[in-house]
Amino acid sequence: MAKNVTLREAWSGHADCLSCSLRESVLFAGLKEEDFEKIHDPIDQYLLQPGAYLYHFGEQGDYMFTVRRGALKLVQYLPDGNQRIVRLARDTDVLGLEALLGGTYEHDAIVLQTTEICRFPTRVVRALSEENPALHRELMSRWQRALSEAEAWLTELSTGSARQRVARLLLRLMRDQNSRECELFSRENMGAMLGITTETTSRTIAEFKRQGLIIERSANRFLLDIPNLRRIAEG
Amino acid sequence: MAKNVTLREAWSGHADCLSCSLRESVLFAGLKEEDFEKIHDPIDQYLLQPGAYLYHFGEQGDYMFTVRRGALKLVQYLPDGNQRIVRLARDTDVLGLEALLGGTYEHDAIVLQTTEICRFPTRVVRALSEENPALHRELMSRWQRALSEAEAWLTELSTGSARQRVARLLLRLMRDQNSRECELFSRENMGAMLGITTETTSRTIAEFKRQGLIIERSANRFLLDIPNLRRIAEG
DNA sequence: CGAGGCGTTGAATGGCCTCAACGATGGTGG
DNA sequence: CCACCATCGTTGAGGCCATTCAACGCCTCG
Repeated sequence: MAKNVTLREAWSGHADCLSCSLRESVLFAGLKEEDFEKIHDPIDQYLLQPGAYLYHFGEQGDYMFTVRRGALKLVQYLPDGNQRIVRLARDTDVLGLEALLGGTYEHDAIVLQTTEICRFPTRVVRALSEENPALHRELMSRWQRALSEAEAWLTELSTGSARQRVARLLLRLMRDQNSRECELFSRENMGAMLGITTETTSRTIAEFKRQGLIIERSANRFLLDIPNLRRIAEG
Repeated sequence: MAKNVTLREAWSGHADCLSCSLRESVLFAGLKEEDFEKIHDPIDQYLLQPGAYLYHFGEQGDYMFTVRRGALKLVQYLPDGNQRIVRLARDTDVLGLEALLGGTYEHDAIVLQTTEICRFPTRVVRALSEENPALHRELMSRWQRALSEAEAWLTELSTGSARQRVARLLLRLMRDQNSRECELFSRENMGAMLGITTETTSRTIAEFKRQGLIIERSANRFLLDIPNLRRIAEG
């Protein structure tokens, strides 16, 4: 487990935004060629392994990030040391929006699955957004998406029995993917998303397996029985 | 209980933003006199009683709102009919940010305590924000505040024992007020904020009363023993 | 080969939910 | 004016479900 890889070690090159393969779905989607010329700072790409920290809670937010591939968790901690995962960031998601206000990051951002990421200076976005309505709208849209997500976690993933929560999480993870298969996270991480213990998560998943609601295709990759899971989710 | 008061019936006059007593802390704080002249639409004020709906989930978001006084809950519903309160809106909070993106409201907004509110057309904000950096920044700050709040509800109010959650809610309600006293919401509403039942909420509050952690000054107004509540909250 | 991480399972406890009843309060209508 | 009803907070009893603590097998990695 690459626990302590620094960003410097994970550097994989400068990005060329103009020919970015995700150009259409990324924060800078609305920018024109002439806008990109205003960006004099380099935009770097990184390749990160599970366990790596993208940034820490309380750090000065000098950079923002776009996830090109992979998955990260955004974690907050309780005074008793317990952790709660408040959001996931996956393909094309933006990380570090809060940095635009000039403050610090609000979470630990930790890699869950091998992740490719672009890093750009916060001040670039701040400057461009003041004169570029398209970027301005895109930013608000990103904030709204994050807010909707957080609220969905409150209503769907923090309410009801463990069975219901796990089923809802599975359906939610599936929705983002295109395939009918779905790679799960560790039981501990799933528990931290659902506000339940690792053991209860494990028991519930194991029970779903026995009941044929999910079928393990390969290590921790599952095929889901969506209709029946949905029935459980709606309890 | 004024359950079915329409906004029309609750109308209490046009607002004069330039001489608004909350001018400094409101969404329009950064606007200059010449900016206000661009607002040709009337801005209306309303006085709403507990139980009134400010707007419904799924309605077209033509208006945004500023709370001048009072409290509202933002509610989402589960398929099984259970409700979950995902946020509170209190003095100087803005409601309906999501309307800026041109869609519908994401919650039911329901009055909890007698509320004074200003209503302004969404398109006014949309137009002004594209050319006004101060308003632009203010909007980002409002988005971030809503997001932080939602995440705090995930970590503080949806995790741990019922005792801890209730204690954390009390401390959080207190923080916003200036006084050492605090008016509570109904047990049912508190339960819907914490993801626990009405009975458990009632039992917990009653126990806090017996232990002297909270003292009932008048009907449902309490004086809090903050240090000891904090000890419980941190478990 | 041993160590450690992870998923799983068991047993026992306890905390929360469910269902139920009751008093207090406030509003309504006869 | 008062009987009546609905709502709300409270409390009790019982049962279930999640937690806690523990053990074990499997796997990877050093």
